[in-house]
Order: sequence, then C-alpha cells, then structure tokens
Amino acid sequence: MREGDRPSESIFLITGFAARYNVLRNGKRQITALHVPGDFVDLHSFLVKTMDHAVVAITPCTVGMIPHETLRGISENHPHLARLLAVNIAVDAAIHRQWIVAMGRRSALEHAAHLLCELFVRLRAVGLVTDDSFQLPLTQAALGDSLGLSTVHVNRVLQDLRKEGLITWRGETLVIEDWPRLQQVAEFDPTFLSLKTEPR
Amino acid sequence: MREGDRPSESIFLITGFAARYNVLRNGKRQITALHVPGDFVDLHSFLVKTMDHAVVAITPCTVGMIPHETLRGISENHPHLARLLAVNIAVDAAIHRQWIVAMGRRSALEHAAHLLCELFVRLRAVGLVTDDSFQLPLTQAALGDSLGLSTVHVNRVLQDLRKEGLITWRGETLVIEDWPRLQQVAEFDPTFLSLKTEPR
DNA sequence: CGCCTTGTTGACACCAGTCAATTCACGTGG
DNA sequence: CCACGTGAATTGACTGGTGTCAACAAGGCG
Repeated sequence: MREGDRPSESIFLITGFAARYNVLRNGKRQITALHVPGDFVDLHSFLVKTMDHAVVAITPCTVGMIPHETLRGISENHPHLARLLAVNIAVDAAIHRQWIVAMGRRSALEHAAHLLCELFVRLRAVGLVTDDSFQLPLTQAALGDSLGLSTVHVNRVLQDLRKEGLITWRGETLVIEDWPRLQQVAEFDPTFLSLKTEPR
Repeated sequence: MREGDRPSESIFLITGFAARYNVLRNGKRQITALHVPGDFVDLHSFLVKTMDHAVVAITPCTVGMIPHETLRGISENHPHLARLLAVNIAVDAAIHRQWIVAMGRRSALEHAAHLLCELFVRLRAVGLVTDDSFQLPLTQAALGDSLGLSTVHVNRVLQDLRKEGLITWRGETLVIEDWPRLQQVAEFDPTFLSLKTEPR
C-alpha cells in the first residue's frame, strides 16, 4: 500500500510482520510502526480516508481484508465492537508516543533496547514467545529505519547489547538473555501497551 | 494530570495551549503532543484507563471536562458521534507518526520547520491565524522538549530560520514570513492532519 | 531596584553518520 | 559437491551535527 492510496478495506495481520513507513525526498526512510500477528495494520484508513504513509510486508504475510463497509456496519450496530476498534487505534497511538520519547530522549542503546522490550511483550501477548526467545525477521537496515539510526550504528549498538549479555540474535531468532536488566537499560514500562485485561 | 492517573473524565481544550509529556529517570522530558484550542487532550483515557504520560497546561487554559460516563453513553447511542471521537484519536496518531518521521530522519532545522508548519495549519483551522501570524506561547526549552533537541540547539536553529527569512518570532507572536519556502524546507504535506472536510 | 526566567553566545566534547572495504551466510547453478 | 553471486553483517577511519557547560544579556514583575 502506498502513500496517497484510499483503500476501501482494512488489513488484519494474521501471520508475518509488516511495517508502516514514510520516505523523504532525500531517500531516507522512517518506519513509524511495526506490526505483528494479531495487529490491525491500517484500521485508521477506515476513519481517515487517504493514507499518509505506505505499508509493506516485511515477511510473507497472511492477512484478513475487512471492507470498510463492514466496519461501518459494525460500528453502527455494535457499540461494544466499535469501542474495541477505537481502543486498537488508541493503543497504536500510545506506541507511537513511546517511540517519540525514545527517539527524542534516549540514547541509541536505550532506544534499541526499548524497541526489543516492546516487541518481546507484544509477541508474548500473542503467544509467539517461547523461552524468552522469538522470531525477529528484521534486517539491521530495517531496524535502523525503525529507530531512526544508520545501519552501521544499529550494528554497533546490537554488539553492545550482546556484549552486555542482554540479548543474542542469530539468524532470525532473538533471545532475551536477561529480561530484567534489558528492561532496566531501556527503562521499559509496559503500561502503554494496555495488555492488562480490564473491562472495556 | 500525572502518569499513572486513571481519570474519570476527558478534557476538551477551549482556549490555551497544553502538552502531553513523559519524563525519564535522568530528568529529561519529551513532549509527545502539543494541543491547541479545539483539541481533545486525553480522549484516549476513556478507552485506555491508565495514563501513560502526564498532561500540563502551557498557558492558562479554559477546558471542558466530559465524564467518561457521558462519552460511553454517546458512543453507545450515537454511532455517528462515536465515529467522530475515533477520528479524533486517529488524527492524533497520524500527528504522532509525523513527529516520528521528523525525529528520525529530518535535520534539526527541518524538524523545527515541520513543527511550525504543523502548528500554523492546525491553528489556522481553528481561526487563530491572522496575516500568517499566530500566538506561540512556548519557551525555547519547551520547543526543545517537543523536538527532542537541547535548548541551546533550538536557539541556534531558530536563528537559522530567521536568518533565512522564513519566520519572525518576537515575544509570543510568530510570523510565517515565507510560507511556501518554509513548507519546502520542512517538506511539509498537510495530508496527515486530514483537515479536508469529507463525509465521515 | 533586583530577582528570576528566558534567550543568546562561545568553546569544547561526543554520539552517531558517512564512506568504503571486507567478511559472512546462503541459495543457486554448473 | 563446490564455485559463485548476492544481500546482510561487520569493521575502521573520519566527519559532523547536536549536546553540554558556563557565562552573560534581556526583560518582566513584585
């Protein structure tokens, strides 16, 4: 999906990883959101017609397509479901805010650690974590585009995280070697993900 | 309002400026959103119970407080209004994403220019711009906390913008001296604000 | 008048970017 | 089974943008 598109259906990610991003004149790319199985990728396109960013599948994905018409029907006739859709958008926004905080005020190392914490918790919530490890099918370049760092620096930062015994990352599987300390380095507080189930 | 609060009403900003922010252990502050008259400041607190950030009034503000109960009633009985509330959250998220892009991939100068463009357009939409100028009651420190820059560097960047003849900023009134060129420097595209009125 | 916040300036340090080369991991084809 | 090609990861040298520190100027307000 490209910037400027006006899709007539929203995408629900069932398996695989996807990202939303913008590209600037100078060719630099910034990923604004990473999506994992269970995420609505562009639910907002139902409310805000024209896409202000592109979407790309990072791995082969299986997705569900939900026509906006259907969403409209749901939101008009099932307030409880409509509410859940809105919660989804609100959590998206909360994640965006944490990214802003990380980009603005954390060091590259802390920022990277924070993103890994976030992915760990989100993937755990959908059952994709086993023994503190999960599949992370991102290149270092893509990670850089998410963190706002150059590929080279991502590499240096990852080496530091490894040297500190916080993570291992071979092939596509990332292992959190020391979850408490990684959280501490990242100053990570999962509240913003609102995964604590409470009545909605 | 503080991080961790669980408010029972949402705030609608009628006059004045407000900001949402997080503070890190080391004392650094990052503003994640700036709000102008006409904005819902924490509409999401109706959906996501515990605040993951603080809110502060930047100037004296007059606000409307809307109990979550009322919002619940609205969202259950008036799907059209519920939709508008959701759009509000979605636009917030879109703004967050543009901040991410600016923080990650724009130079300090471009980033500052982009924020000024955003505020200009948002304030114009609510009738607070006259003759390409508007009240900007932010200190350079607050601007730095929004941009993720140090106060000193904000100062340097503002001087560059002035030297280039793009803006004037005396006291609290900011004048856009060359709107086309400011937009070009910032690579600003207002699409993300979805101010084009279209059926919702 | 004098405090206190805000804005401004200069010197210097350092984190992260850039450029360019090299190594590594794989999948493909001979 | 191995040579090769390709994208990804890694490394080193160097650059440069932004942060930090510290001092000073400029106002606003009691």
